[in-house]
Amino acid sequence: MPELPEVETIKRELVVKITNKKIVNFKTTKSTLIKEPSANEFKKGIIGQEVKQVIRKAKLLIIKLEEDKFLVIHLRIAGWLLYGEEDPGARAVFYLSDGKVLNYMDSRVLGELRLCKDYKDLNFIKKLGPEALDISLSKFRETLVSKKTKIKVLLLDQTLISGLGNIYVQEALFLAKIDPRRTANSLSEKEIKLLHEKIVSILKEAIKYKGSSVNSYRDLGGDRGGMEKRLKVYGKKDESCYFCKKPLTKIFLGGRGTCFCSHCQK
DNA sequence: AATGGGACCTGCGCGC
DNA sequence: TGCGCGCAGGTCCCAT
Repeated sequence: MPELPEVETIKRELVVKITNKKIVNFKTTKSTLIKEPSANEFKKGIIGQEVKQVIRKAKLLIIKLEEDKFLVIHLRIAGWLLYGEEDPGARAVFYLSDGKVLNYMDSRVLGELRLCKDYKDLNFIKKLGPEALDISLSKFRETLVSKKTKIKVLLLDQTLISGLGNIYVQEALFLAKIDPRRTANSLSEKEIKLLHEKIVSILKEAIKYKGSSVNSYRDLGGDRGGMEKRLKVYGKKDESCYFCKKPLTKIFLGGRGTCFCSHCQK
């Protein structure tokens, strides 16, 4: 999905567009998107509520309503939000008090909508590890040091470090010149420090460029992100390496496609 | 503890 | 042109 930078982009735009607006109506064509409570209760629970705050936690969007109720949106792989007019392709539509609409778009319908009392009690959120954007070097080191898991797979584990997904993990490992197949505990102190730096810098860069629109992702206005043009390995099998110009390799790790340079990444 | 597979869904691009 | 297949930004669950 939308990884941390894409969700952060949406969050920043949502703050401007929907804060202090009221949800006046709601409909969905795919009620299975609503995970809790029931679809009916969900609708009843959000109608008439004013948006007090918009929060991002890892890859989740959290909309604080009145009475400390929270609308939690997990975009998963293909979800995105489109603000403005009602869109015929929307899986769900939030009608706002200013006459505008927030469309929930999701071609694969794998996303999740929830209404809950305190988002911090959600199981998935309780289990999240520190955010990739602000994990300290010492915590990062501690996370890697005793693990025999492949570094790429470890970085995707949201309970250890949250916010990274399959795009930015590959990019960070490439920039740090670390082979994604290495076990986490094989990294030297120097490599740990470099990887930590590259994770932070790639995420910041991606936020600056409003995320990567590799496939379905768009920002709130329906525009593509600018980051996909800056990606150096994701989806670039057989293209030439940014550093050494030799062709990039694709393998599968943890069931996910993984592109890297077998010459530069040691 | 770590790894692999399948499940959840739809849509796209590719090769034949 | 049409069709079948593999693959896709995430996460959970089960088996070994």
